[in-house]
Amino acid sequence: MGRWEPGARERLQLAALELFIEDGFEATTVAEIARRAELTERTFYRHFSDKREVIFDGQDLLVDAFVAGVVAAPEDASPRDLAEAAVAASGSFFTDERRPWSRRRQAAIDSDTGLRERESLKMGVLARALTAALRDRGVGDPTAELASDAAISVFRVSFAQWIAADETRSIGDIQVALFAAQRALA
Amino acid sequence: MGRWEPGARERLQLAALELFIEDGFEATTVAEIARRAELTERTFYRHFSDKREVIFDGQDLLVDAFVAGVVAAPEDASPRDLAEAAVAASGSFFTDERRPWSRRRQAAIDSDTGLRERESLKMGVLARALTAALRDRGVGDPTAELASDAAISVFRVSFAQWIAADETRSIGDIQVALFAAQRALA
DNA sequence: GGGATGATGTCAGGGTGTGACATCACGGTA
DNA sequence: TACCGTGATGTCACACCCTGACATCATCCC
Repeated sequence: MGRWEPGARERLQLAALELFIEDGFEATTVAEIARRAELTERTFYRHFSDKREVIFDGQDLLVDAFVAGVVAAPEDASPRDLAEAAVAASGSFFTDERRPWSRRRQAAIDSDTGLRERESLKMGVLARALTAALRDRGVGDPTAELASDAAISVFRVSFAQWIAADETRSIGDIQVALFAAQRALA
Repeated sequence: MGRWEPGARERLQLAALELFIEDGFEATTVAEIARRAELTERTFYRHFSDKREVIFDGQDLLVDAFVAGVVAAPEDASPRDLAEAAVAASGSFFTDERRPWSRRRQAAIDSDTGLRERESLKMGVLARALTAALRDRGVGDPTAELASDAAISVFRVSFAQWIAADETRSIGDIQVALFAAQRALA
């Protein structure tokens, strides 16, 4: 693997996750990640804006899936229907094959405050993107904000449950149950 | 004001907020904050764990208020009642006298991604503290998580509305309206 | 007066992230 | 075959963030 070997970005991501799990996020330096990927520290920062970001790639795809779910929802969908459609549309990301990888990645995130902080920000970005999509479908304020927060809540809890050690259900099944529990709250 | 002048912590907070508004968060160095407060950079880090934290002080008080609201709720309160009680209990923090200060502070936060990121983390910490309080009151999972997320959602939106330019209602009044809108969602 | 205590100052240093410039591989073109 | 962009990567310098170690200073108490 030399200077122009393809897949530099993926090599950096893999090296970073491995090192974060082996040594911890803080104990890992960007120079070490780059060395394992046979690149330099400067190149790392050309692919990722900072050390945390290397583990949060593909967030845009998730946002797009949420928004697409809203766009594809039927004409007469209520705000809650739209929010549920957004979450449901993201289900295809979380296949059984990805579950082990998601568990490893989440373990790394959970072990460091800085990574949890970035994760919180990403959830917030996702929530506000969903709010914007609901507004585009004519949902007014504050309903758009409350409905999108409710959707993100279900998404967050469903993901946590999906990667739990003894969980075998699909994320879609988990989400259905959670939406029902959420409606029962009111 | 010399070396042992009292109020070092408060001087640092005030200097930081002023500089963040004047020059922006990124363009402000910790050394500048310390110099304006007539202290050194090292002392800054003895009071605040990092540069972002200086603007997020008193979070513990908010968490305590939320938890106290849950503890003080009547015996037969539903999960939703408990969540609403938690939010309502925090209302005393947001008096009319504090509103201008809250507006300035929020303007600084909104102008920087790093500060918004920390704010997201703080909301998450608040949410999980509330979840723990609900569990202590016998609320099971996933209801405890969903109910606390719903409460945080109302809290977040109510605060944003409370500091809006043309808003004159108390935050408690805003929260009552939002909880009603939230119940109507289901 | 003197010691204990706690806050602050001083100094050194590793890690983060960025700008500026050089270098290298590859594809197109004459 | 030789040349020339174009883009990715490497090299270097540097400001800033944050921390450990040790020194200094003000205050309280005996």
